[in-house]
Amino acid sequence: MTRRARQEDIARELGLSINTVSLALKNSKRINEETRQKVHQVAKALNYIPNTIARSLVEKKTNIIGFIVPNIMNPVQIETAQTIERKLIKKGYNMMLMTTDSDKNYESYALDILVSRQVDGIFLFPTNKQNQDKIKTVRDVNIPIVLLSGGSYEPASDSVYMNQFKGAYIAASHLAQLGHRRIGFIHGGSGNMEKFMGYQQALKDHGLEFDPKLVVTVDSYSYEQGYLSADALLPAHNVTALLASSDYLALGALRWCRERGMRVPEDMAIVGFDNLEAARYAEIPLTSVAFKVEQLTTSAMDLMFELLAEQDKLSSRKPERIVIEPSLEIRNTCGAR
Amino acid sequence: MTRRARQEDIARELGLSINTVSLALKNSKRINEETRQKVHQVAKALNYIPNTIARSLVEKKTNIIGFIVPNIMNPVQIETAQTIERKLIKKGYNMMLMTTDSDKNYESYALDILVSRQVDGIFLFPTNKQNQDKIKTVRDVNIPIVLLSGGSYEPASDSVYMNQFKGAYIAASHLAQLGHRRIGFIHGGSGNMEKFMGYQQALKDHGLEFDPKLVVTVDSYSYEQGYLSADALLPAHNVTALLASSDYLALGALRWCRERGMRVPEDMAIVGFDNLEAARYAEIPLTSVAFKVEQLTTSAMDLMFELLAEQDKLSSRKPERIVIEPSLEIRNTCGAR
DNA sequence: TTGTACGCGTTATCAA
DNA sequence: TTGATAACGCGTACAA
Repeated sequence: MTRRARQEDIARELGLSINTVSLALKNSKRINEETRQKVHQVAKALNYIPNTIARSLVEKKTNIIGFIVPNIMNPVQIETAQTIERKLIKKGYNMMLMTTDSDKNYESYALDILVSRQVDGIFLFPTNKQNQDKIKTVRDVNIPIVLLSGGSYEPASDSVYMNQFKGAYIAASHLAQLGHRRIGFIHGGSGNMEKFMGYQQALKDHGLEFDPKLVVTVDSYSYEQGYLSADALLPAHNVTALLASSDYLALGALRWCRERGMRVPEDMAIVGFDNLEAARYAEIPLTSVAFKVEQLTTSAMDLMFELLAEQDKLSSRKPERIVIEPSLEIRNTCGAR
Repeated sequence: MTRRARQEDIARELGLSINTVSLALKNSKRINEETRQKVHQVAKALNYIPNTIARSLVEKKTNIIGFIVPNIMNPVQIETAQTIERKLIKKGYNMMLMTTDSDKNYESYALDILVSRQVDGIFLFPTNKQNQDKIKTVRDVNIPIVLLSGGSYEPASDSVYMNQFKGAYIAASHLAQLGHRRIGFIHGGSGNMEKFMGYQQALKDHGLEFDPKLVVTVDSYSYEQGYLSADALLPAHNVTALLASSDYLALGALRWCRERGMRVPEDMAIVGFDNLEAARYAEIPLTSVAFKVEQLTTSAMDLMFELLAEQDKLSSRKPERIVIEPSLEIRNTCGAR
C-alpha cells in the first residue's frame, strides 16, 4: 500500500512549511511562482489528493447536499434526483442519496444521518407529514431543508410544491366532461393524498357522487399493482374510466383491459400520472398528468442556494413555498381524440 | 439559530471532561452508570448529534461507500444502486452516488471526488476501459474498488461480471435456431461491447454472415432510440428478427412495428435485455435476457466487505473476478411459443 | 514571500 | 472511574 500523501509529505519533500504548501495548492498570489509550481509538481508526483474531510472540519462546510427520496424506482423521483445531482456538480457540490421506502422511521433516520454527516443542505421528498418536528429541528440547526412535495401541504417548511391536487382535479374533470360518471381511482397510498383529494373535488364539482368502492389503494408504483387493481375494480361497479396515481399503474391496468379484449378508450378510458416515456410509447398512447421535473428542480435549486446564502438568518426567515402547476397531456386512452 | 451542540457543551453542562462524555456516549463500561445516564440525558436535551466528520478524521474511516454509475435512468443500474444502498445501510454504511453520463472524464472526476472524500470503498459501473490506470491508483491508496461490469473484461480489478457476452450469445442463438437468418442488432454503445461480440459470435456459430448494415448504434436506453433505430433498420435489409441492448430499445422498436401493422413475432421477432417489468407487461410480452440484480449485488457486497476486511494487504491480493450468468426469459415476441 | 501557532470535534493513550 | 493531552489533515491569523 502506498500511504495517502498529505500536504506534510509535500512540505517535507521540498523543505517548506505545511502552510506554504497549503497556500501554493490553492494558487495564492502570496506564494512565489517558482515554489508554487514546485509544490504542484510534487503534489502530482506524490499523487496528492486533498482530504476533503479535514477541510470540511475547519471550514464547517462539506459541499454535500443530502437527498432523501421514498423510492428510487419511481422514475420521476429518480429523474429529479439525477437532475439535481447534475446541477449540484456544476456548483461544486456532491449529493448524498438516501431512500426511505416510504417509511417515516427511515425518513427520520435518514435525516439524522445527514445531519451527523454535516451536509450543507437537504432536499426531501416527504412520505407523509409525520416528521414535521424533526424537519423543524434540522432547520433550527441551520441546515436548509427544501421539501419537494407532491403530497401534503407543509406550511412550516421551505418547499417546492407540485400541485398534484390540481393535477388530479383536471384529469378527473376531463374524464367527467367526456361524459364518464363512474370514474375509478387507483390511489398510490401515502404521498398521494392530494391526488386523491383532487379526484374527489372534481367529482363533486361535476355533480358526481364519490363512491369509495371505486377506489383501490396500492403501496407501490408498478405495472403489477395496476394490473391487480384493475382486476379488483373493473369487473363490477360499472366503471367506464380509470384515473391512476402513476403511469405504471395505468399501464398495468391497460394491459388487464387489453388482455380481456376491451377497447381503450371506448370500453374503458384510462389516465395516468407523471407522463413517462413509457406512456408515450404504450400500446395505446396514454393520457397523463405531466410532472415538470425541469421546473421543479430549477426552482428547488434556486431556493436551496438562496437559503444557503442566508444561512445565518435562517431561523428568522419565513418559509417559502413555490407551486408548480401540472398539465394534462392528452393522448389516446381518454377518448378526447 | 441554535448552535449545533458538541460533546464539549454536554461536558460543560455536567462539569465533566469531554473525554468522559465521549466514552459515556458510546456506552463504555469504564463509565459509571449514573454519569452515563446523565450524559445521555443532557445529550438528548441539547439535541446532540455526533459530528461524523470529526470522528472520521481520527478513525480514518468514513463508513461511506461510493457508487459510480453511468446513467441513473437505466432501470437495472438504479435498481442495483438501490439494492446496494439498502444492503449498506444494514451494515452501518451510507452511499455516495455519482453519475458519469457514460463520459470517461466524468468517471475519472467522480473517482477523484470520492477518494478526496475518503470513502471506504467504491462500486463502479465502468463506462469503458479508459480509466484502468486511475482505478489502479485508487486501489493503490488502499481503497477497495469493485467493478460491476456488464461490459468489458477488466482483469486488473476486482469485479463482479454479468456475462453479457453470453446473454447476447444465447439470445441471438435462440433467434437463429428459430430460423432467422437476418438478425438486426441495436447496439447500446459504450458499455455494451460484450453484447455486440456475443451477437457476432452467435451468428458465426450458426453459419450466418455478420452484416454491419444490420447494426444500429445508439447512445441511450430509451423507447425513442429504439423507435428510431427500427425506423432506420427495418424498412430494408430483409431483417426478420431484432436483438436490442435493452428492453426500452426493444419496446420502442415493438411500437414502431405495431404502428405499421406488423405482427410480432410473425413478421418481426424481437428480443431485449434486462427483463424489466415493462417487458412483462408489454402489449406483446417481451422475450428478454435477465439481469440478475440480486445475485450481482449480493456477490458485489460480499466481495467489497472481504476487501474491506483485508484492507492492509490489498496490494498483495490478486484481483478477484466473479461471473454471473444471465438467462433468457422467453415470452411472446420471439416466436418460440 | 514564508513560517508559527491555533482551532475544527472527535477518539485514543496514558496518567491520576 | 475520570481527566489531561495529543493526534487526525487542513485553513487562517498573525508574525517574521
